[in-house]
Amino acid sequence: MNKEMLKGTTEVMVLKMLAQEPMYGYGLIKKFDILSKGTFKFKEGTLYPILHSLEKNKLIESFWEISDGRKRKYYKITELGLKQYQVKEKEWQVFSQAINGILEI
Amino acid sequence: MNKEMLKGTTEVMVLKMLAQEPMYGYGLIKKFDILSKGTFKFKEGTLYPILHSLEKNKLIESFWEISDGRKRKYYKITELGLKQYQVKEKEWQVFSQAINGILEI
DNA sequence: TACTATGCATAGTAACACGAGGTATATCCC
DNA sequence: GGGATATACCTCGTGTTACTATGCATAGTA
Repeated sequence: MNKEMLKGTTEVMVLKMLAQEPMYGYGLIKKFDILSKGTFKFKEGTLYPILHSLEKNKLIESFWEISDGRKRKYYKITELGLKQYQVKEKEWQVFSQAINGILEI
Repeated sequence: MNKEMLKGTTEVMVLKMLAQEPMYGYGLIKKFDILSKGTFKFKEGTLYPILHSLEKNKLIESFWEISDGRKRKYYKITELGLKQYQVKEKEWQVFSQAINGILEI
């Protein structure tokens, strides 16, 4: 996979996942792998900084929780995050349709 | 428009345009603007380096020509460029469908 | 003549994902 | 018990990419 294509789309996908249910970082990595059928292999060096950035911007919130006998840092989306998600999702639609418009002349 | 989403998709779009017909840089910028209905505003600082890079990698070839009383540097796609285009186009399809799969759960 | 659009080019900058490295704990098998 | 593996968190430095800003030149227009 051309990793450069990912740029700018990671945030919207993370927000989407957290809009479904609270999740922790490592779990997100595994889930992305499964949902994308291996197309995306999010690396920890990619995902964790994004989560910290989203939290800093109040789009998500974190809380520690013990589940399955393990300490995990869960993130949940905020109201602001939900709004931002809708904006970003629309951006993706406009963007991808514009590309398809050019590639399918 | 989130400029980051562009990353990795510019090359395939340039190759597609040049697969249609030989074009010169400035003309490509105008054509992208029209075809994408303003979604893409390719800047000269973006496009010219890409054209030079593609030429260096033998994916396109350049030739100077005078048309409309102006000296223009035209680029045409090579056989190698056509093959590369098909690879990149497939990559885009896989990529965008994977994103859509996640965003449309 | 001054301004705008056309047409080429590049040096420096910012944003982003990644590779590589670190720490710690739970589970499984020998 | 001990070692390997998977889980789970984190960060620093690097490379890639598109953009900003700038420069140069010419044709058309007011």
